[in-house]
Amino acid sequence: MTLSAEVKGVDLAADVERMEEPAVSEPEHRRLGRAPSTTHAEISHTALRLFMDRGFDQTTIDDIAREAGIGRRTFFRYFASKSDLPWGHFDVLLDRMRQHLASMSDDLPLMEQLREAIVEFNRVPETEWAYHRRRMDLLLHVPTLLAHSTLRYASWRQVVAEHVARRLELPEHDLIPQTMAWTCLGVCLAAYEQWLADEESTLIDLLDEAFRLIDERIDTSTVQAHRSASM
Amino acid sequence: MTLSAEVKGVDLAADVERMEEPAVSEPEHRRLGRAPSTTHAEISHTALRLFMDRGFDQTTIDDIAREAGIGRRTFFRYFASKSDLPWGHFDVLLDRMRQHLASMSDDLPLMEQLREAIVEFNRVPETEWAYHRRRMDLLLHVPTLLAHSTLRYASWRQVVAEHVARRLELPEHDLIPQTMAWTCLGVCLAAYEQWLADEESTLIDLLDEAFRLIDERIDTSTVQAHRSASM
DNA sequence: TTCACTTCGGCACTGAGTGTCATTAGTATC
DNA sequence: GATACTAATGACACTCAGTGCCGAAGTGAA
Repeated sequence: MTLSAEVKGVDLAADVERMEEPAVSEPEHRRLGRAPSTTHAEISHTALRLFMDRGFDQTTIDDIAREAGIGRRTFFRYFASKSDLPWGHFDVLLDRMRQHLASMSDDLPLMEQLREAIVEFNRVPETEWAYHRRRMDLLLHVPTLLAHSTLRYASWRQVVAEHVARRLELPEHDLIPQTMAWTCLGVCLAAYEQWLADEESTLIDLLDEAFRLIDERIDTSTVQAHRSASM
Repeated sequence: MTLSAEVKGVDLAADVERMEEPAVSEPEHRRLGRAPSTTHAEISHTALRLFMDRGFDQTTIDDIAREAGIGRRTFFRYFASKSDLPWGHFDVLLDRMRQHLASMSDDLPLMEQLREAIVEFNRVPETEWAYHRRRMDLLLHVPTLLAHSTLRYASWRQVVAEHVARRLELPEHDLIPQTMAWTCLGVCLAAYEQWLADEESTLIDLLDEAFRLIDERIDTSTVQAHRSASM
């Protein structure tokens, strides 16, 4: 580990702490074997700082590994690809959203369930708003990352489609749940863009607003007829 | 050029002819310089045959270049990346869709315009149905291609959003046109999946059906109120 | 200390994609 | 036909992402 990397490591300590998953408390000591020399979050932060400074394409894995004070080979044990770096604990959040949806009373209209769950999914501590904004800017505007994100969005849509299918008693692969999931994703991404375009805006508010607007435009009454025809 | 490549070249002649853009008639003779030794379509067909035989990831650019009887470097003058291979003349089709939408009477309801334009966009000569099916199967089920497709879909959505914005007299970046474009994309992709899952089905019919179904569920009446509020 | 175990990181490799440049194969002009 | 001009080609060398392999380095327990 180079001197500069050690300095940077200290530099980032506070940020890294904030990003550790708060839900799962780590076992205090690993039973066996050599202790990990870094963390998911530390590498991620180092990398994103470089991305923001000099651009995604101008940053190599070697740069990141050097800056993080780890070997190149070690990098790939923490992240499967360069494009995975900005995603944080997406899987954890997604699981949380799935549980949130499942735990909701079905007395609520479907679109209200979705709105609330999706807004919660996108909630971020106020201390990280600035960071989150720059992170999302990368994800939405760097072509490589934009392309890669498709695969993550597929899991996200799956969660939405599953819930819609259950609520409407339709098969998961049916057109309605699938399209509804695409629409929700579209609403989110359109709201993200509006948020990124206006420094003063708040993501949560924009999302809530967007879903309320769309809600008015989607009428679920014809689903009944469709369901009996398609099953 | 190897012997086997020459044989394959003859083999593919018929297919290549079919895939040449029918709209733009080639100038009979190039004015100046060395004549191209191959075509976009020939490389694409060679590559797709390999992808279908042994898989996308198992096929290297070297394989494709060798099989097409061209140099590796030449390949990259015809295609910017391996992922661009299955896309055919997407830009041309997209332009055609843009023109189609622009040429439509605005007496038609918006969703009918979109349905017709999008269905036409997806029309393919019956002789190519089998080929088209395998091509779409690659595009939708190979992760690398799926990710890459995001960038193409962005242009496609742009065309839809532009039209919706014009029709509803909303800014292009507004939530409604953006979400509408995402929804249309979602409907298409959901219909593609249904089509691929059922050998007997017809893409055009499924798309038409899907858009008619969604149409019933989207009510544009509230747009008026939104427009005056957001402009 | 030794063992079992886990992480680390160096090395060599594959494959995508790019910059450079000499070569080749056409067309136009003399 | 010889020459000049032009455009496509393909060889070479290079960068960078990502992978397989394997020995070395830590760490807790016996």
